[in-house]
Amino acid sequence: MRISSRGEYGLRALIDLAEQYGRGPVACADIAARQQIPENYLTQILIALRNAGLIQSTRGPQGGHQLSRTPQNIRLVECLSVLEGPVGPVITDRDDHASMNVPSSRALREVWEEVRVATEKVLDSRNLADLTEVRRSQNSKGK
Amino acid sequence: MRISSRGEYGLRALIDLAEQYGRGPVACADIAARQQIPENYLTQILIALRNAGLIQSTRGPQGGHQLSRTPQNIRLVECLSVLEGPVGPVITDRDDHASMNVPSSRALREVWEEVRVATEKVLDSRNLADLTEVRRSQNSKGK
DNA sequence: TAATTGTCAACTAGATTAGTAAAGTTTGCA
DNA sequence: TGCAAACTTTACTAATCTAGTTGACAATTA
Repeated sequence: MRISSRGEYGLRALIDLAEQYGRGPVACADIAARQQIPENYLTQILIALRNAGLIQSTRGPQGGHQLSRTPQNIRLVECLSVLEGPVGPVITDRDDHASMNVPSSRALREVWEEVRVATEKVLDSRNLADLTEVRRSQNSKGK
Repeated sequence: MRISSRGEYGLRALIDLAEQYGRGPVACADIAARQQIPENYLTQILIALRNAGLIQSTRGPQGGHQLSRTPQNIRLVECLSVLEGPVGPVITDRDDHASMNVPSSRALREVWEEVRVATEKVLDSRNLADLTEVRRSQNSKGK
């Protein structure tokens, strides 16, 4: 498995917005600077996040981006689905129909499905608030 | 996550060898025909499996490939590591040093690690024998 | 209207994927 | 010995994906 820079950058941006949550729109350039993301590239990632409804964007001076929901209500599994496509193993078989007749292929599908479920479980148990600096320093204090 | 055809083909080949286990070397062409894999492509995959020590190859007439260990002793996690590189999320960050200073990036690493552990657990609990037709039909009979 | 900010579409270099192809090596057998 | 079966190795390719960059445009506010 491999996390693309798009996934990593997108999540960092969302975490940034979670940390700024409630303070109005945050400019793309600000996020890019704080999170060390190429600004023009981040632009495109934010558009995807907006199209998926995870964030809302406002134009013009003092414009920017903000989370559509509270950080607690945005789970990582949803973010990653938007940024990298469906979570879990995806078989890229252009001859799907034919390989269904191969027994080993059917057996493998069950394994991929198990992996998918396990992965999804982890990503479904974490939300954006869990990853913010505030929340995390509270947790470490609690230890 | 995405399973490349190399991973899928390689595992199908290994399952095939598990089903033929104990009957001597199996020719690449035979595996390819049974498992619906492009023969020339499979050639390369088998070499990788041999270099990793999972199979043994013998040349000449009546030559072919066979598992180095019993199917029960070969876990999927090992096969997939050989075929697709390390299991679990891999961050492809060419600026690793810099991003370590970004708090969100550090937080994400912990999540990726959790996913890796969960994935590995599933793949470590399955071996090649579990995926053979014989074993599987026994299981379904058992229900 | 000018400045600020997001939106959209097009383009690119480089890497990866999924093969194909060709030449060479080893071995068993007649 | 010589042929054929089989694996080995290297090189090549087309198509796709990744990680951006660039530039024109739209909307908003002061």
